[in-house]
Amino acid sequence: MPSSIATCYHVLQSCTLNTPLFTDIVTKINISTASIRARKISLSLSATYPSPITQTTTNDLNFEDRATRFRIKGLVHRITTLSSSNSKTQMLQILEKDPEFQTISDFNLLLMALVIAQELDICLSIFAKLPSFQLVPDCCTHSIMIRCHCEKNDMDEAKRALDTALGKGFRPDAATFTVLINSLCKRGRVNKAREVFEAMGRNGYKGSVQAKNCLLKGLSYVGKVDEALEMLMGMKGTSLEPDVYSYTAVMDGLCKVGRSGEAMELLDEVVGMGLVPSVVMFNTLIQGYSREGRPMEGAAVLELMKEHECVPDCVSHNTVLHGLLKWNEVLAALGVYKEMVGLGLKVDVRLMGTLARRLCKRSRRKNSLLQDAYDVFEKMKERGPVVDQRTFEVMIQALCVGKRFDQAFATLNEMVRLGYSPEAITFDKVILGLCARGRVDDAVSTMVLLHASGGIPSKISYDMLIKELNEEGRLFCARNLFGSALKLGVVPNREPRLNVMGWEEPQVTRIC
DNA sequence: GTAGGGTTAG
Repeated sequence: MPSSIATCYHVLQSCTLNTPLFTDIVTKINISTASIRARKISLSLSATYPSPITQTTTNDLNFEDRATRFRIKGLVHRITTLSSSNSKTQMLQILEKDPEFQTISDFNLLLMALVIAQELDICLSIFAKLPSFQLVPDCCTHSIMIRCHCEKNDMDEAKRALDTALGKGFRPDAATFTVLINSLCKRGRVNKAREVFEAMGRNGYKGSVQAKNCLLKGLSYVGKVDEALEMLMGMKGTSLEPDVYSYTAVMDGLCKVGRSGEAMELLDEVVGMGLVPSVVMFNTLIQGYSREGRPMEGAAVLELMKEHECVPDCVSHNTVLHGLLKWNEVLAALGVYKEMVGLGLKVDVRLMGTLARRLCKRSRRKNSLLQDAYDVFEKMKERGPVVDQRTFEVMIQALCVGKRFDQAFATLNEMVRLGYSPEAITFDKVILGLCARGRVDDAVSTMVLLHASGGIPSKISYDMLIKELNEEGRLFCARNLFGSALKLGVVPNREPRLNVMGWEEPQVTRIC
């Protein structure tokens, strides 16, 4: 009989590892792990698929163990595949055959993996089939199922599952209660969450700061910030002493209703208590000031962080940048952007787009900003096809205003090559600019480009080009252009010049 | 020696 590891290899090899489904599940597992467990564990399946999540792990599930990872991964994959064709009988056969899945512990691992992979219906059906394996759910199984119902947004069922577990004499630990309380709070059912918290006390649990923090956040979420503040103050001096999370939750609540000043006072209190404020706490304040229309004070928090030996992260900077742009503090935003680039921090591409457009607009008054705008724009392009149509157009038009027609012409071509259909006015500006510089051929090719991208050149562009061609004596070309305008339903004001004899030019020499 | 809990932006 092959060893379990060999079996797992066999199983995995029988699956197509690179199928989208497989990749999707692995990705889902990784993503939900990050969100569900506050980055404590990583289901990094890097043995076969490199994960972007690289945190160290403290999980007891021991996903570091290759065999366990493979076993669960293979099973989740196979079961998911079967589920889509409703082959539940086959699913049970798979589980029955697998010598690794015989005890309730084995199933708990599988059920938890399914919850993390968001395969909740499969989780429920396997749970329902446990008796057919002669297995009885234990305390851990019940906790996992409570979580499963929470993830499914079926809070009443989650509460029933908790009551069932308690009724059977199990004593789920505080973490299980916290999951339920948190889910209720996230859905705005704070009163129900409070009931569960109180039920903890009745059942002999001491409660937990984590659960209390969920209530603080829940109260803030439903607009009861003062109640949250009161609860926070009430925690002081009790066995559930507030921690940095508690304060952050309430500060966030205050910031969201325009009370950033009070949130800042809480920061002082935190420091006074000897707690170390976290980067999240500062980021909350930045967001508060930015919302309130006080973006410069938000930016000042970056300095405050440094005073507290807290290193601002990507969120800090992006939040400051967003606030400054929102309230049109363009120069300050540029400063923060440059600082971020210098620090190697990843700037949100949408913010880069906004910054580039704002700088373009400002460059009319202050020419030097055009280069800054172009630098931001170029940096955006390095990120891949992320530049939106509007940013392209604003950039091209600003380049025209700044008389940088080479770049305008090249960027317009690039835009069309990427499949965008720029507005006719963008072409007009480039065509007029090129004509003014005597670059008639480039102007003509810009018009051809516009036509090729499905647009109709404007009368003003035709007029300008026909005028230039007339002046250069390229009368055949002017006539062609005039003719193509008429075909498109545009009647230029300027007509192609006849030659000196009043005859039509013969088809010779230059072709447009 | 079964899993797993709370905070920030866009």
